Amino acid sequence: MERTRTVGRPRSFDADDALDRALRVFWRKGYEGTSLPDLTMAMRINRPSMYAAFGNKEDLFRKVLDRYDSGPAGYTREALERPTAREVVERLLEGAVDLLTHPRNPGGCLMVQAALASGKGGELIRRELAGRRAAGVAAIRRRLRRAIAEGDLPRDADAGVLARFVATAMHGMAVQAASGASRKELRRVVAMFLRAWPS
Amino acid sequence: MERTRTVGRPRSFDADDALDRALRVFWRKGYEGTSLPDLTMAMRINRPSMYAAFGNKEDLFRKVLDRYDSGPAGYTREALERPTAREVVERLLEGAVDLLTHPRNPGGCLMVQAALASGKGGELIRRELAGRRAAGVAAIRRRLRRAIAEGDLPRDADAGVLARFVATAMHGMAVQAASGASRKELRRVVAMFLRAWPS
DNA sequence: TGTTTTCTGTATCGACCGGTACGGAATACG
DNA sequence: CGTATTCCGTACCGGTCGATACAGAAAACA
Repeated sequence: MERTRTVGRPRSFDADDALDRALRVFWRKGYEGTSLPDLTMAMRINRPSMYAAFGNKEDLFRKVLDRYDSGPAGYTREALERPTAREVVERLLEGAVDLLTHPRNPGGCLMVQAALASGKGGELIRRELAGRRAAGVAAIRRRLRRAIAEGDLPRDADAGVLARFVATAMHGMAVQAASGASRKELRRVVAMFLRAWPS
Repeated sequence: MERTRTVGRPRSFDADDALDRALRVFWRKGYEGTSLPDLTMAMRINRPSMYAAFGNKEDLFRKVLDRYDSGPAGYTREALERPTAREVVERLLEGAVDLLTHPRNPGGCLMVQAALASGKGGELIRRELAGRRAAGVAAIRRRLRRAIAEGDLPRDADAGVLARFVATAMHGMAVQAASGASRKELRRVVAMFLRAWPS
């Protein structure tokens, strides 16, 4: 999409690398909680370079969200491709536990950490995140509808309720992880959720 | 505790009323997302009056938290006094649904909305909220330990895991409510959670 | 080498943040 | 009435926010 520039002074940093560093900061401190100095220090570039390369703070955060989707949170895509609904849910929940508590991750979920509430400055981002969470619920719902059609879930199962149930479990665990719950604890909580699953 | 002042100009506003108004704002916009003008406008007092009556923004927020505990979130105390563990959990979850989705409430949970992540300004408040959430889990755990001792839950049940499970459900629903889930949807999600309950 | 183009770094912008100094207004005491 | 005490309201503080102007450095072209 973006034509490689050959003329002019080349940039002295790797944009993907800087984006990854920005991801870590936003993940840890949230959107509004991350200041420009926080970002430029972590990305190891100075302010005008960031603006030239990524637009502004909001644009940067959207790019970070995309990177989060295809990177750390990429397990959801793989989970939704499992053959049975039970396996889909298992992989979603277990993948969430892994993401939320992996030692080399900041802990918790970017989409939850970043912004539930906000002042006027973060209102747009708040909506963006709420929209993306809703899109996640919708993706699970579509997958469960297929499961019902395939006889993999009871014919009278409600895909909407089940999807909301899974999302509630995932987001609830995100909050627990932010409050210090361990991986072992969350795994046992996942096992409890699965007791309610109509497989 | 606080001796009634008789001498001097009397204050021209009701402190409890102002506190309630502050609660609504923090509940809607979070701690860092709420600015001093937001507060003073909602409370219908000006800045120095707020500082004189409540200390500072952080003190005010702690007073708001106490008011939230004894007001909107007071259902938890009542729920924990129910005779059986099943009823305790039912009341906790159903009370959460009611709190989270009641039309005259801002939607969602103050403790979740206010601060999961934060910059350096809100770090203290972030810890305060995480601590209060942990205290909530501990309260549920104590109640479930009693239920095990009373034979009301299986002898081999793990009060810690069960308490974490309930808290995860409640906080997960708080996130769903912030994302626009309806009361009807959440009620059906609660029913699913209860299917996993070893009553 | 000279020109053009792009990136880097400093220094700074106006806006808003939480918090407060200070003078006037309103009440209780004497 | 005079005085002491407390509250109200304006106007302001230093600090930080996100964002940028501008000049110099580093590369590709001619």
